[in-house]
Amino acid sequence: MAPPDTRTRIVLAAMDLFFLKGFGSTSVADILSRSQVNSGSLYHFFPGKQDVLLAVLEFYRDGIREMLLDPAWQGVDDPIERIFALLGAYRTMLVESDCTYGCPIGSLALELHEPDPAVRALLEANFDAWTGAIEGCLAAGADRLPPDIDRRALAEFALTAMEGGVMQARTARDIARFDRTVDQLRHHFTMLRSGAGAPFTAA
Amino acid sequence: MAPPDTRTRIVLAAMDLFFLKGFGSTSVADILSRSQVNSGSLYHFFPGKQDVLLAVLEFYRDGIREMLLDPAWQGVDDPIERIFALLGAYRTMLVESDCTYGCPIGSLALELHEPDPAVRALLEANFDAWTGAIEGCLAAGADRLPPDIDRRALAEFALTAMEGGVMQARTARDIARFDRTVDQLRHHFTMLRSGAGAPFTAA
DNA sequence: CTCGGTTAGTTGAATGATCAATCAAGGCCG
DNA sequence: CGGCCTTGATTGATCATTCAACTAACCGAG
Repeated sequence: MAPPDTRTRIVLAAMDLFFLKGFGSTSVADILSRSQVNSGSLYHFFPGKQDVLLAVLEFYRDGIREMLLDPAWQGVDDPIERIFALLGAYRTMLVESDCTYGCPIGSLALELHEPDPAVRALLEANFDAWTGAIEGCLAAGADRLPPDIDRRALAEFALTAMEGGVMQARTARDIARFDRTVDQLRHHFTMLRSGAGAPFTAA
Repeated sequence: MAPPDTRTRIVLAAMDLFFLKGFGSTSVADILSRSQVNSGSLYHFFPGKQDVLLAVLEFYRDGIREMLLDPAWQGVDDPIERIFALLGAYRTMLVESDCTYGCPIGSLALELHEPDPAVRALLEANFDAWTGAIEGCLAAGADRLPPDIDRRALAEFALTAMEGGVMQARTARDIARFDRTVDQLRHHFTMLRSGAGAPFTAA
């Protein structure tokens, strides 16, 4: 295994730092010392700090399967259970960090109030990759769900539940807030499956 | 009406700025120029920038009724509809800001990765005031919900839906993401009311 | 009423830290 | 030689915070 090249080292270091401390609280000097690179080299590959963020968001979007989905879905074949296995992966991250580290994309999305269009587009692309994966699960498990279900809306709702649950667990430093959110989402699925209420239609 | 005193001017200006641009992106100089106050005066009332944030969070928590609930609930008496009227207020804020301005507390909660304990406690207190209000609605409308419902968990789930919907709408610059989340939550309530699925119990 | 003193609040230039970004010089490898 | 990459001190901007001097209001003593 060849050692990673300079550009990759920068991206990996910056990913760790941006995800852990956020964009604004990470200085270029932080990235330099963690990646063992000099400032001149960084600015040789990237016009500026923001372009490092773009590279990190591209890297994460392209690696979502290997970095997030595959580990979370190891040994889980049922497509609906995979949705909750993915939420379980976020639960693990919360617990292992004392409810400090949640969803890095969500944190960045709310930290950057007026993001550059390119940054915003990549944040959206990361969310879309996530909901796309969930939508795939819903499609694979369609036989156990009402046929008229809006898969896109339900996948987005799973993202909503994850992000909202992470936010509350982090703020309260209490994993129970995340667990209660997931329980509610599970109940949502249970009720959907039993075909309760009118068939869902967008307003 | 007496003009607001210096301390209040600072808190009001800082609230606007923290809610609009975040804590990190707001400089003390920003607060000074918006409040028309000199740095010496600010530091006469507050030991530092973070203490201004504490004052803002206290002010907002104490004023949630006047600033948020009362306007949102004008003309809405049904307790369950009040929940969705509150979500409607966030929708209005999103639309009026081109999906830029969402929930200020949520933004701050995710921006501050390692908040001072006092700051974290006040963020939590703001969330608790919010969910407490929703819980009150659920209690007032208890006759139209299954009796064994976990009101706390359901109120937290409403917060989850709001925060997750705001996050996605902001990131995608598309109000439809918020609307779909609210639709899902409404459907959640519909299904609950019809008593579908096993009675909910926490895991 | 008035003088002296005390306190609360104000002023804004100065300070030092931190930060992103620059660049001239040099090394490596074809 | 020449293009690609690296070095790291330097720059200038921005930032939170400090401080010494100033004003205004009040209060009690004479």
